[in-house]
Amino acid sequence: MLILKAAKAHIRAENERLILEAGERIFAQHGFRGATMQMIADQAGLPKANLHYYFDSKEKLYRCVVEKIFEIWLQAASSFENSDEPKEALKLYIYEKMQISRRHPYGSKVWANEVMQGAPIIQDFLETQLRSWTDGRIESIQAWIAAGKIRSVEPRWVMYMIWATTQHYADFGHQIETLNADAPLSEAQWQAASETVFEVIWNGLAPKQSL
Amino acid sequence: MLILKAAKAHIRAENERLILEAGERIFAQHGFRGATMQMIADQAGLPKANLHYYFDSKEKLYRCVVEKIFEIWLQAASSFENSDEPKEALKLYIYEKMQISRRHPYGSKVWANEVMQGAPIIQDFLETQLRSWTDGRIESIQAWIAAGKIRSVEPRWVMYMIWATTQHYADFGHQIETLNADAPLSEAQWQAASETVFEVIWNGLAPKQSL
DNA sequence: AACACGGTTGACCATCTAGTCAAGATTGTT
DNA sequence: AACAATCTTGACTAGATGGTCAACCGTGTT
Repeated sequence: MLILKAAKAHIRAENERLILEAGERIFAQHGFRGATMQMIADQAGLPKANLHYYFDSKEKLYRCVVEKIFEIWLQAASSFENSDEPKEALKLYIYEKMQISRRHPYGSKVWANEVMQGAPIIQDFLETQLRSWTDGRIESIQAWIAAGKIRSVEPRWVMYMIWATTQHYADFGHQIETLNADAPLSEAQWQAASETVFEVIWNGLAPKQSL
Repeated sequence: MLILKAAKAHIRAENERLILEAGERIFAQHGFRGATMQMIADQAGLPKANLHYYFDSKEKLYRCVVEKIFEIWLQAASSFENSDEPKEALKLYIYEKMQISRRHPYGSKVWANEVMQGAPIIQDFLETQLRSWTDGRIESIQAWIAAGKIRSVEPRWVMYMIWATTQHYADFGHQIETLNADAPLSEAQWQAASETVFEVIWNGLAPKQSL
């Protein structure tokens, strides 16, 4: 009976969550090819055959992981729109992206990996959603420039600066940790890093007289 | 005779160069596990067995590739010391790193990959050379702060900003290209991006009165 | 209790790949 | 020309890995 499907839906939901989480971790640490279904299975605490029951293939599982990550990325993007004032909008966005680097380091790495390899799986995302989102943000920045609220800069390079600086704390987290006497950044260090990133970028963009 | 070894040294040199170059490209595009010796062999235009003649194993070849990249990285680092004035030193360093991102995109990606996976192969480099180089640079920046030449900021976060923003143009080159209507950045765009990166960071760091 | 449906799993297979090897080709020297 | 050291390469092997499958388990419904 079809009622049964609903009755066991929570099992499916829970296992898919476990597998996606394990996948994110393993794909981040080993890349697509480096990750094996066995590793992901072990990480999830399930037998390998079970993974293939929920996700047809390694590639489909990978795609699901990447899509989930892109969702989070886009969500952060909305904080860009929460203010008309550039200082406030940039502050929200930068802090939000730093937060994501801290909370989802694996996701960020999977994304970086995918893009570095030429986005074989999610090229369509780049060409549709990312492109249109970026175009919108570029317009915002241009409006700020027109209104004299920030210096005249090519908006693209500013976007890339923000992405690069914030995501660096996830993607190169291991290097940062090594240079931090092998210790993870403390709460205070995360706070200070976020503030510095924002301050430098904001001071770099603010019109001269507004200082 | 041992003289023969020297006599044929140019063959060895040339083939090792071919293989290292091919390896850099393939490792960048596919990651360590994703790259196969066959791919690298094809890229180099040599039979696979020949690769094992010059490099014992895939891992040794990989290590050579990564070490070569680190050399280039360290070379750029020296431009940091070519001036006592922060504005000049930072400008040289940032332009140099942007140049590297443009000329050696594959190398940068291999490095990023390696670090993202926890630096399994070159952890010792991070702990020795990179750490000591960074400590030296941090002292320079602190001296600038003490002299009132730049704002008071934690030097680490500034270093990471520079690394992140410049390397982003190599590591995320595919994304940047996609957002550039699928076209590689033009000469003018590289110039503009370099200038913007430098200008924003410099204005972000410069003491208020110096504007 | 019997059933039906989704979920679980160990054993298995086809394929891919790093690495080996031994025979042969090149090359510089005498 | 004869040689020795180096370089070249097709064929092979052992092991790993994505994916399959058929038998089995658990649970809610009748």
